Amino acid sequence: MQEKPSPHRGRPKTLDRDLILRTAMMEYWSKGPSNVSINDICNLTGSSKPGIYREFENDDGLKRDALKAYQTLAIQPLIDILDTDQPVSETLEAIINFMTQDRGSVGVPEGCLYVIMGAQSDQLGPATHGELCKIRAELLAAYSAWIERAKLKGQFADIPTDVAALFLKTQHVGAMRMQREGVSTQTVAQVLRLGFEATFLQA
Amino acid sequence: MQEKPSPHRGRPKTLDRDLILRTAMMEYWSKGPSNVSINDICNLTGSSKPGIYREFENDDGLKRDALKAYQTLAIQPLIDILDTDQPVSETLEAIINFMTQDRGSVGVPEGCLYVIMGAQSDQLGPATHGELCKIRAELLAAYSAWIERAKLKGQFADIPTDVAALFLKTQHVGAMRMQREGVSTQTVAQVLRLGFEATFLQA
DNA sequence: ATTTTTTCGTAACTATAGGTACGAAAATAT
DNA sequence: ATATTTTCGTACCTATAGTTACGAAAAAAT
Repeated sequence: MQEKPSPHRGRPKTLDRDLILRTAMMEYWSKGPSNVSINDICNLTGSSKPGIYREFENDDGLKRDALKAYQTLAIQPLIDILDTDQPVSETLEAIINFMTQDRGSVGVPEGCLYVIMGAQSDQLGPATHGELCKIRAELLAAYSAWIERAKLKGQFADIPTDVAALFLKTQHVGAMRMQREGVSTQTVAQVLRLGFEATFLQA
Repeated sequence: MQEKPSPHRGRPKTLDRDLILRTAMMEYWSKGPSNVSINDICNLTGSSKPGIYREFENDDGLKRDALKAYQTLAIQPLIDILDTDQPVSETLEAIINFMTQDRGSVGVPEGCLYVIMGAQSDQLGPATHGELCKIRAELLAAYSAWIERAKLKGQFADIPTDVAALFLKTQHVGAMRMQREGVSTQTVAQVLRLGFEATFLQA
């Protein structure tokens, strides 16, 4: 296993894959995937169109990889919170904090690219769609595992795990949607708390 | 006030406004607004493109009027349920039944056109966007009024009305989203019940 | 120096979207 | 019969999306 397989010969690569990916992710996130063209990405990154096609194959491939980058940036941290073994109430607080943190100060757009793409999946190619399914499964699995553990602690209501997982995901998606529509952070947090506490049994 | 202002002279109108509107609504509803072009509507209804533009001004106008038709068909009945004065538990059951009724037998698509358009509002024109805002306000007002009445009966948890209204709308939107993603009617109903009962105080 | 390899980017191509110019058609009014 | 009014629909226009052909450029290998 070489780090660089054999890229010695030939014209050196100038295309900045990472810049393109970050730019694409931020643009899709803030403007919606259908409002961002390959041309836009070219202009914003100074790369050429064939360059992008060589690197990502096509529009669908770029969107899929941008979504992968988003999963690493914003979905995995949420899963990590769910995987952390701590009191139920603390997990809920951590999730609410994570979802309602001030976006402006962190320099990221409102809402959630995964939620946005999920709501517009009828306009996405098969690769992006596949990645979307993968993330959905991961998220539901993380919720389910957390619910099962909370049940063992006797801190979760007597609800079928799959139903509860879908319920929690509904709250999550709803919060991201409201945030994008301009509902105040405070209010979003209140709505989230209302939903999460509905499944929570005080010790 | 004449019924027909003065349409006596001139070539008689053959354009079937109602057919176009129904067709457009069903197409937008089942395929998503961005996957239906004016050309599609022409082919499906046998009308000409200029005819549609004369009647609806532009794409945005057609979408707005299709959304209006949808509001009459599927949103107003929900508002009517909320406006009906009956025990809280019965209203909740009526809403769940309404949202999870079998679509196939009624001959309408899964999901909700209002929810779909709301999730893709970044691709809609100002007219459709305006109509969306109107419907959102109507729905929130209906939820709020219902919540206030339930509070007076002592059957609603001590939650700020605006927060509760947003919470209920989150459950509504979530149910429509899940339905569209293929989650079973039974499961959707369970998730909905879970959300609605979280705000409900047994007498 | 020349060949080989790899990447580069200009300049196209194709398809489809929204939108319209304009003359023909079909009715009433004179 | 002619003029007037209204609607009709073919055939076009423009913009932009995704996508690619192809020759030039820049490096290593000979």
